[in-house]
Amino acid sequence: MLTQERKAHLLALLKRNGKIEAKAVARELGLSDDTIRRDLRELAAAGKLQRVHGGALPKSLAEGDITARENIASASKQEIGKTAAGLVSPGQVVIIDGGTTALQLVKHLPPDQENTVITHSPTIAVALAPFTSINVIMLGGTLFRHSMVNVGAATVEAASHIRADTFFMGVTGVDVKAGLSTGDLEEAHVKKILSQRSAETLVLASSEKLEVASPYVVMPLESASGIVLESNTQASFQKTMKESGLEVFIGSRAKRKRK
Amino acid sequence: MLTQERKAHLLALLKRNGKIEAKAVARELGLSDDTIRRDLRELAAAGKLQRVHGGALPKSLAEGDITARENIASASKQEIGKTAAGLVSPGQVVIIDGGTTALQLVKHLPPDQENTVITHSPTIAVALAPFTSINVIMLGGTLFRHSMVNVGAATVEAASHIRADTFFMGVTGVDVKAGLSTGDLEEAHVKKILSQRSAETLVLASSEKLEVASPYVVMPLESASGIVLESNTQASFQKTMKESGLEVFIGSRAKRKRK
DNA sequence: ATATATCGTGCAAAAACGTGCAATGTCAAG
DNA sequence: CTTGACATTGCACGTTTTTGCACGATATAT
Repeated sequence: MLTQERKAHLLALLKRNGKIEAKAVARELGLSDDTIRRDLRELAAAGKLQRVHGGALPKSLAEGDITARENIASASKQEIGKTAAGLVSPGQVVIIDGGTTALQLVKHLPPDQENTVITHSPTIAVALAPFTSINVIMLGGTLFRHSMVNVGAATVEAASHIRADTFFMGVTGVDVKAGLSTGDLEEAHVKKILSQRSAETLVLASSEKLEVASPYVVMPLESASGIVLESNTQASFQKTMKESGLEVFIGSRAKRKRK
Repeated sequence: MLTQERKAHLLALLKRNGKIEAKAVARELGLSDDTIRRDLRELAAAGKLQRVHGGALPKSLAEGDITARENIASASKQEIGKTAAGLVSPGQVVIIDGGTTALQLVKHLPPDQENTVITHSPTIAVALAPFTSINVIMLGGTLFRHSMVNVGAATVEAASHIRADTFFMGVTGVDVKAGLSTGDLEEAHVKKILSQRSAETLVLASSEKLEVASPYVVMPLESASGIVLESNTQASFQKTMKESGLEVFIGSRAKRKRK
């Protein structure tokens, strides 16, 4: 077996199993542990994988998964949150969805601006606590842990009593054909209702949500008024959004031209 | 299994379940407790999690806030919370009030006990998130920041749809003549209603609340079923409570004799 | 106050590591 | 065909890491 061939085999194995155990591979290939360890050392030096005691792991995962991914994810979510926060005018009544992106929106709100915020997420409500000039109204219901939002009949009932200027909606899928979608049926219903209770609906969509469809459809794309995107979003996708009648907001200088 | 792989597994587990029980994981992976505890210690040193007796908890997140507050929380509130948590039987439907003492109750609930918890406090709801075997129902309303609870007509409306076994009520004043009282009128109303929706009402009262009257009366003392007190509460006060028909619970060995 | 669980530390065995070296194989210049 | 430079591989050796156990110390539960 050729050296290069063996290295390719190792990388393939790593991709498939998510890890490599040096000893096991050595036995499987009928080679000494030393040879495999040498290979792993070289692949690590070439930056193809991460060397660990006993074998190897993917370079970006494991450690990267926790630290890097979280930071990267939150970097883009922070940008979107900041942009969206800039779209909240003083005095407006806004509905804020649950989820990590919406949480970033809250953290970037101007500290002393007076607003009324309606939310069905206890996490968002807690995050709003320090903003003493904001009047917070919570919609009750059954807590859906995955997204930390209240759902169910009680939430729908409570929503029927309110009316807002803007709904900042988080979704897990934004696709021209499939529309706006999410991973839970109850959640999809609630999002739909909240959208109907608002004069306009703005979608918060980080890159990984774009051109993806989740199991449950909230509503067609055209039912939204606008969409907040990352600055590095492909121009073609932005164009598609505009063709669907959505206003596109990118970057903190995004200004509302409405009304 | 690789060491690093195992550490990644632990972090993933923590993220998913909100906690790690060292012994359980060790058994699950077929390793000694020592190994897991060593991993947890190292991850804690790296700032990836917070080490606690028996396992680990997330470091930052919303959970971190609660953890930090728990550490600050006075010993007396912890004691009362612990005692009260012991009064929650498996399968029961309980209402938990807002406030720091009630938060301690949540932190001391048995991790795997099945219950339904109703609350009008977003803080309590967030704290309940890691307890995956607990069904959480939130009552909406207007957020009253000082106590971090929802109040108002919407809360009352939502309360009319529920019924519970036990209501754990926090107050700021417990006095024989003045009854149970608190600092906000809306809050007093909501507490009264929640008490009416429960088969029994247990009052959580740290020492500084005793023989004190706050501006707004919730209900007379006799309307409560029992009261949870600190272990160093004066015997005379305990006697007074019993004479008012309240069951007195003190210390973690407090057992429910009811029914 | 007593009993049980969990903790941290020290220690020893086992596993994995890196390094140096010899054996083997390849290839091209002589 | 021979020879020497170079690469690859397995082995030996001493070092480092990991792991489980024993022990006394704490923390938690009854």
